[in-house]
Amino acid sequence: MADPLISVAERLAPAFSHVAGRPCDPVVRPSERADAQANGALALAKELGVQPRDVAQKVLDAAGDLSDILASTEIAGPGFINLVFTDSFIAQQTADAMSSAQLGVRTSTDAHKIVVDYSAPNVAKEMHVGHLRSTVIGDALVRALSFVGHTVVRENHIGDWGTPFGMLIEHLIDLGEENAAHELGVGDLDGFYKQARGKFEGSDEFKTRARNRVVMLQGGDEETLALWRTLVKESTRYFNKVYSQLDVLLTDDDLMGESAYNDLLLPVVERLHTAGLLQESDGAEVVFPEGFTNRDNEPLPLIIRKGDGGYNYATSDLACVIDRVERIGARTLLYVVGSPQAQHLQMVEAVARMAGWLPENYVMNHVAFGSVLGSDRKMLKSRAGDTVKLASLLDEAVERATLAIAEKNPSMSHEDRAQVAHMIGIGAVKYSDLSTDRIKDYIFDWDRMLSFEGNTAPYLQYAHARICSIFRRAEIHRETVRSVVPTLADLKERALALRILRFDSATWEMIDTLSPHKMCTYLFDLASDFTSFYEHCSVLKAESEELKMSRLALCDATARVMEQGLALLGIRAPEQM
RNA sequence: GCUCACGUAGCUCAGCGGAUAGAGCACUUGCCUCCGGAGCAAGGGGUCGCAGGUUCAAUUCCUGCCGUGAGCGCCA
Repeated sequence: MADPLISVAERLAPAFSHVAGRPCDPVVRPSERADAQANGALALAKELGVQPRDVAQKVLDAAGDLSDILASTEIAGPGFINLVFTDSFIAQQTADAMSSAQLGVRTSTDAHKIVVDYSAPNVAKEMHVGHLRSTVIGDALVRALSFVGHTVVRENHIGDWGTPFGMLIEHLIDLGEENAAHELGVGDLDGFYKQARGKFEGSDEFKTRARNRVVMLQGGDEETLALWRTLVKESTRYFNKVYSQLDVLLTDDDLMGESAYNDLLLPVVERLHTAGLLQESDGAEVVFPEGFTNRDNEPLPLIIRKGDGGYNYATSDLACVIDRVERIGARTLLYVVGSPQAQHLQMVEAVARMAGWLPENYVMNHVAFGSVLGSDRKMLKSRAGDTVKLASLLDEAVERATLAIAEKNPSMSHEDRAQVAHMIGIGAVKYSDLSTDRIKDYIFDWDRMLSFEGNTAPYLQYAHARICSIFRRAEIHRETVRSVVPTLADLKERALALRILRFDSATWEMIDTLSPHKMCTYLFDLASDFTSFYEHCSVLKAESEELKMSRLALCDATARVMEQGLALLGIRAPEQM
């Protein structure tokens, strides 16, 4: 138990419930006028038909002695109860939190298996900024959910099947397998795809070959499958390079491409048919979930099998649901997918529930996100007007970070600089993506994200590096101060300790709302409180050895929380920069 | 046309039904006998898109309107 607000809420809850005559939430919130405030009395007063301040007083009377954790309780304004913790309570809680590997973060009381579907690039197509958000947000959620004890299954639903593969395989044959592998291997996926597309549109002969090839692919022709595997292998090798550069958790083990569900598509149709949900409409087999209409206000179908007998993505998404629930045993399914797909996913969920594949207490959640915009507030494009290649964007981030470090810290060795530049550059890109509410579009701005001022990754990383530097200079191992219970004589020390204890709630807010930006806001506040503390409280030049160790303990705690918080976002914290 | 999301300071964004709406950047002013100034302290700047409603209390919840973006049957 770390967050003191939760501790005090638990202590006040019985008193509130006693006064209310029913279970009653004290509604404890952070306060500008105290460490916290309990707002529960106002709502309760209305219910009981009494003055709010009287209710507050009754609650305090019923609460009994709280002096072990609270230095003062004051009824203020219309009926708020302002709460101030004792210094000793905060100090002891801080020491307790720091004695655990979880840094005081509560583990889940409902740990279960969660599938997170994210990234999902297409084979033989370039990864672009659109994949950035899914990959970065998904990865952060995976890390946070794992941290609190869930079993998280990463699923990278790559686009490795469908009609485009006819033309892609024929193009592969034209080029010769080795040449094609080389071209894909060096990462020119866009070129490859565009050439294939060009031939498909420009040549009837090629188009015919491509269509025949799709039939052979779907028919399981071994030679065709071998060529297809080459395409997939070279593409995923390229994806892995990008993932490695981006520093995300995804590996080949997480690949669950569309092709993996081929054998499950027919069962989807059969089970929907058996359930009596399948209908024929304009030659296609469809399900009409309730509440969805098209532009003519007619029922909107989810197409299970097309008029030509083929399947499309709705079918494979349903197969995914079945697979994730029945084979993997997941109870929560998260889809980190752009917001334009909201309706599609709602329909998939609706059909899955109608069919009974997704029990009521199972969660299927669309973790939607907005677009990446340029400074013109339109979808981010390269100078030439093309979509921006993710790989080149990441390279540019590292280049820019390298220049920045070379300027700010010229004495750093070249090897160190390369490593640190990677952490800073990639961290900056990830943080700028994660630090605003994911549902909104966000504006991509190199100068802002790489700035060492403001709410940016470099600023947070700097705060961390600075603390590491203090310990180097002090020639004291971080571990040696970890059993120290800090003294909190100065307001800045106290504020910092209280902030450290709120890491618990920050982590849980991020998880409960699936919103990494909550963690970003917290870490920025932590960094601000730290720099303020550091400015006002001498650490190495403290008046006494005891005070120095106490302040070093606060430094260590700050650095640990900062490093762990950034780690939950998938961002590294260098020891110097 | 219908549906969904967004609209908060000049700019980029926080804001969990609660007290005088907050940061950062930019701007103004202090602090370089300073443990990394990549900083700290302070100041100016807002009819929270508009109008209703619910509530003791609305930037927050509901409805309508306006603006912006997106989606709306055989692409994924």
